[in-house]
Amino acid sequence: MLREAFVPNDVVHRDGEVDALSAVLEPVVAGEPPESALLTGPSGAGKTTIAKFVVGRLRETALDVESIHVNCWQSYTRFKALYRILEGLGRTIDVHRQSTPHDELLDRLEAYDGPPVIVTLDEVDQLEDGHLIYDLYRLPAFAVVLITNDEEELLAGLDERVRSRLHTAETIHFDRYDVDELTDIMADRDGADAIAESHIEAAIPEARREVRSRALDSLHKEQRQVLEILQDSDGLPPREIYDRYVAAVEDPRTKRTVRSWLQKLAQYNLVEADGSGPDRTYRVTSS
DNA sequence: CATCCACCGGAACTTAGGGTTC
DNA sequence: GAACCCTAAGTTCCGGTGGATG
Repeated sequence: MLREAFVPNDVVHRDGEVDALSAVLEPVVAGEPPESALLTGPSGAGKTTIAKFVVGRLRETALDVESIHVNCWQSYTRFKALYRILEGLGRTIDVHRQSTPHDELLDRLEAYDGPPVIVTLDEVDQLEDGHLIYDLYRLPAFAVVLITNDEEELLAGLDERVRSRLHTAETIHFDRYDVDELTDIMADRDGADAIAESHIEAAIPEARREVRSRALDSLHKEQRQVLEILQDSDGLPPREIYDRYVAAVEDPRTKRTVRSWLQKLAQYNLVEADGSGPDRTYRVTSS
């Protein structure tokens, strides 16, 4: 995944996607019912940049539009995401952290009577609870832009009502930039004549490390111990992992819990599982 | 082919904790 | 301060899966 900083301000080689998204959002400005868009494609393909670019451009031409960008990787519960939206609208003054019921937050959104709002849910597949999407769909003042790199997973996690609404949304697919395009972009951005391919490739490991350390920060002590157990060997079956974990700590959690941790580690790309059924093994992700 | 076993992961529940409301 | 609302993490229970074994 390329760092945010490597993504150009100017949007190169993405005319088709820009136009498609603009077409979906423009009716909102004219006071017509909002349509929604779903942006899909691998990370690093520029989905987030395009969304920000199009929304930003829209706000320049039509003054009376609000916009909110929610990173669902950070705001992964319904509550946190709702809170984030209200925050963006400046409506959180007396909403207190973590203790206000969902309904209260929703009431506030329903009561909103300002200019139309474009809500972008970035990395929406990270959302635990698809309800939020439904909530937003019901509210006429809000246009929704969903961004995901895993459409399958997103759809699987949603209930039928949301899914059918999603089918009517405009889907815009992004492909990964190829090296020529990236070289072009880098040249454009730095004003340099040519940027060697190796410069771009050199940026990738750094970006990976950053993502990795962000993931590590979110682990607690015992989860890190499980990771260490895996680091000390190459490939262990679950049974062995658990035994070593039990031996290593004072007051061990249950197997099921450790299984959840492994799942979490896998989700963060820190470990990988090989094989299936009884002879599955886990190991630390290489590189 | 039937059965067994370890593993997988969903669901419902418990517990602890932070906060509000009356 | 008691009753309440929420979240987060962990536990218990359990049906499903798939390779191994007889």
